[in-house]
Amino acid sequence: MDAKQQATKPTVAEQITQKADTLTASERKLAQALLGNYPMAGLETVATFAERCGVSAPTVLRFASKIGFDSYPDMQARLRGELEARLQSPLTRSSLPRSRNHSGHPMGELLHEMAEATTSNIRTSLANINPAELQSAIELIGDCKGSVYLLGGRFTSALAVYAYEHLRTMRSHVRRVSGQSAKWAEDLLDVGKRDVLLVFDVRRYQADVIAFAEAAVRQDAKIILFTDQWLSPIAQFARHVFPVRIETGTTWDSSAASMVMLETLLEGVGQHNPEQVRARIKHLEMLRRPPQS
Amino acid sequence: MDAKQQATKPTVAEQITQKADTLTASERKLAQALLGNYPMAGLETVATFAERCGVSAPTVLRFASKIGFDSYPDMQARLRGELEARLQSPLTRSSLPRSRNHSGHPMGELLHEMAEATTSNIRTSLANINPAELQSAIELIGDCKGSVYLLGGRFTSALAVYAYEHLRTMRSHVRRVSGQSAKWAEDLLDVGKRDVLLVFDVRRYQADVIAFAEAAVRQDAKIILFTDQWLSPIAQFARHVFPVRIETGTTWDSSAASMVMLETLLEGVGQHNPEQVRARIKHLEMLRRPPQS
DNA sequence: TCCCCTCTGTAACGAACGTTACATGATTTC
DNA sequence: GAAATCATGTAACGTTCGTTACAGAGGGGA
Repeated sequence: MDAKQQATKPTVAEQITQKADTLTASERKLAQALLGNYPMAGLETVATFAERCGVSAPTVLRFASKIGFDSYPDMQARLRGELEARLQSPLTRSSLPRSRNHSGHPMGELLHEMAEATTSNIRTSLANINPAELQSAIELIGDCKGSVYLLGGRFTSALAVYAYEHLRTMRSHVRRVSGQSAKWAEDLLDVGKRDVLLVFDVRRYQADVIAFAEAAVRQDAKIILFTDQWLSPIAQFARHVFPVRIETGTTWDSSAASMVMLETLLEGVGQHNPEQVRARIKHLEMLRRPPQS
Repeated sequence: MDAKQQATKPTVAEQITQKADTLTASERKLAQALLGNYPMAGLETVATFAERCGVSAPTVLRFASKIGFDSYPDMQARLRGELEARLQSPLTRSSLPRSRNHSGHPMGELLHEMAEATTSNIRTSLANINPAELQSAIELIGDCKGSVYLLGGRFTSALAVYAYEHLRTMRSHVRRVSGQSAKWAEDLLDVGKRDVLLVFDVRRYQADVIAFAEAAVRQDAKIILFTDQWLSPIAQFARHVFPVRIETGTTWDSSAASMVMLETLLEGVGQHNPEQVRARIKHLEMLRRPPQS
């Protein structure tokens, strides 16, 4: 029957043109309508799509089946996937005065592409963040009487480290969940309802990170989540979610937008009770000086 | 049948931001998710959308109703319409309508300022990087037969962590200099002329970091330095220097531009010998799979 | 600490959906 | 020109969807 190879996914359009000559008259009408208004036409209901093309519902079903799908929703899912991918690549837009030293040299192009992709990510991400949401998260951290826990995945743990160093200068009771995930249970022991967990989790969402977050919530901790636009499963039990764009069109995802979003949150926390932070920094510097000089 | 008037219809995104401050906590999660993955998230079923955000179906319905729609399919129709319009004008419009949710609200201004400051930093920084310099640094890491050492200061150690995790997937012999600086001497023991030190040091240049770098150079290691525009003292004995802008006009400096520059370097290293990297990643995944499944 | 109010999830309903079996109509073949 | 075959629509099925009523949970104010 069907060889489900996820490796090299042909687009729906390709599947249609491939089977084009085996299609009947009515099915060709459907094919033309779908390719003509691709892929939106295929995202409507069977009935709507059928009526628009002047055929019956079963014809649509047979069409979907013939071009290689198990069901109509199956085809829709694929179309949605393609659309999503297409929407997220408004990359390679030239607005920079393209500095001369970049012309010609392949590395110059890489620099340019990375700058464009990441700045685009940052702009889009922060423009879509709800200020009230940010405000709430800031207050949650700033007014938290318990501890603030930091946790990240493989690559995002760097962000947790970064957040840890900053938060430590602003308030006490900041803890980083680090090391082998098997040992995280020990950290979990102390987590309670007065605590906040700031967790970073982007795609290839890590099972151990999700498990920790879930356990923390069960112990009534509040979760602030930094994730990507597709939302980590942690979003389901997080109090505040900050989705940012991570794609750059290169091999790896970028944490730049997450970093900026984090820095914005940290700045907000600092501004929330400035005198406390200032006093703390002053105290810290006093403690540091004597032994050094 | 339907009168398609594109003229005065507010977008769904605008309707959300307009009612943003009347939304409840759960509804905000929905809003964040929808705006973060706009508009695909809203084209899913109520149940799917609800589950993804960790709320119940009725909450989704109330959300749709609150932002001004008669029904959920009603909202979907509008989203589809916007999407269709956007797809048919491929290059004319840039990504999203500038959300007005940032005006007025103090956090909105903060978000805007941070986005502007960091994107400006990134553009300026990367535009001033010499592609040839980048190329050389990439080759230095990519062709390095010895070890690559990673080191950062108080806040920049997060970047070292980030670089470590990435480089480890691309090559062997990657070491991070971490822990108490008093113990760094032990790492220094092994540093030799076949080794490369990738060091991060921005203002308030840390004495211990500088000392390590200096010692490494004395043992004939090559140094690649990420620093700010005023240059860490390490620049004096570094082979390659990448200065980036870090100012944002806020209390703390930003590492976003450094992060992007680092990601650019990492991407370059990956592209430098792609087959080796691919083989290594494949091997890594094979080693990881068995115990999990 | 208690109470009130808002927010939220559970459960049930009807409607619409995708799907299937079957009959009708069109087309081809001998 | 009759029979067989294919394409297509009709009608009914079970499922899933969007929707609503209601009860419980949670947070804020006195």
